[in-house]
Amino acid sequence: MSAISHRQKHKEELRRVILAAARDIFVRQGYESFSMRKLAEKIEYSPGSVYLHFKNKEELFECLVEDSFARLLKTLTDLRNGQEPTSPVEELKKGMRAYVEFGLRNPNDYRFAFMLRPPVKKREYKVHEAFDVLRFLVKRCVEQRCFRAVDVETTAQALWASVHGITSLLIQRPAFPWVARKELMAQVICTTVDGLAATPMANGSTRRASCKHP
Amino acid sequence: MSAISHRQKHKEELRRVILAAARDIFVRQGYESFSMRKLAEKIEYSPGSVYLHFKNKEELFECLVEDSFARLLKTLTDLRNGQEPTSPVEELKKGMRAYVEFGLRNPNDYRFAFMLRPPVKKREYKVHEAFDVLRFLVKRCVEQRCFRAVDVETTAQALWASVHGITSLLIQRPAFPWVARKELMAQVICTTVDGLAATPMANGSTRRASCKHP
DNA sequence: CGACAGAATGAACACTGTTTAGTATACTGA
DNA sequence: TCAGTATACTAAACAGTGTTCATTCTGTCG
Repeated sequence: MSAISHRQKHKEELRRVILAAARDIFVRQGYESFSMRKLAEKIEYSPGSVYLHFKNKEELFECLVEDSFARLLKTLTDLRNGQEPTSPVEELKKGMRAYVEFGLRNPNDYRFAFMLRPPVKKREYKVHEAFDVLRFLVKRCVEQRCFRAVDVETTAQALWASVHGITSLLIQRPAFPWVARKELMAQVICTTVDGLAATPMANGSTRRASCKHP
Repeated sequence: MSAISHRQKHKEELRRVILAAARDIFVRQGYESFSMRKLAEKIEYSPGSVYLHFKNKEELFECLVEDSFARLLKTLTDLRNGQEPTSPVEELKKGMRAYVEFGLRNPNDYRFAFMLRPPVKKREYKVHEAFDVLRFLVKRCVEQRCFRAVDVETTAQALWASVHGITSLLIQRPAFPWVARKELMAQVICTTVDGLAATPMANGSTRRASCKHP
């Protein structure tokens, strides 16, 4: 029995090697020039061997995407754990900023996970988990009366749309004459979030001041 | 000379036929299952013939994308021409709504033009023209003091991010448990736009009332 | 009509994802 | 230790892809 578990261990290890190699290829050379044969060559196996670990390219990709979401999720939860609590609104903004920065730091990951892959039926746990974080942050803002009584779900989805929009556009169209990223992020995040504030501020400057750290 | 012009006319016609067939294929069957050979078969020519009109698949796709943007642009300009003027803010919202609706009405178009195609160096006139419309709408809001003194370019880009975000997410992840599209669109558009208003309203209900037609 | 430019093709090349029959290897029980 | 078996692995094949090119076919002009 030790033998079979040893074998299984080797198999799991190889699976990890394949995933790592695949990620390396498509992060380094881009999604478009990835191929199962290149992958096989990289790990020094025959093309057919990959199919002993993954049903097909699609399934392999799904695993990679799931990993990407896990990374994003970790980024978000690490953020929430690793700092003293400030205001709910500030933490929401921080989360949104972390989201965009994650995408910009890992453009291939993000493009792959959010933009390229065609809709997949399989439920994607990690997507939901990542969204749960955002929902929680929004919910707290509403519960603590930092936001007016908006619908939590709708608002969370709308905020997701905003951060995804800026992230994907910046990644997809680097040639577009964007203004400075910092300003753009600030504008997107602060405008959307501040627009939800419970007590609209009297003048614009105060409002803008709340965005010192966009 | 009449002959050569007759030939040229035929050539142009054929080019249009190819583009139409290509669009039909990838709108009907989806981008993933498009192929030059299927295209050739559809127009009843040999695969090589397509290359007499387009350098390669890439160039053909660029033409299709350019067409898509032209359609979007037409949608936006038609909107602005075909109705009595209301307030600048309302027209901006209408433009944003039209943008999202265009994407949802033509998901394959939108996906193709905005999400799939990898960054291309060639300047994309139509993208810029479409964005010009949005910039104009924002500029007018600022100039007429409907908005506070935000930077026009930054704001226009931020608004683009929002509408693109909601459009692409709805298209890309139809399986996600979205709230009603109408509510979501309203939330995204109204929150972002109202957050830019020059005179923040005293209470939330008034604010929300301005979104009767999201 | 013949000459010629342009259009169109078929075959080929180098890829791709995937399957499978066959082989080598490692582990098992006796 | 050794035969038997289960597993890992590969080579080859299949069907499909984008693209090129020598060859043929065709419509136009002198």
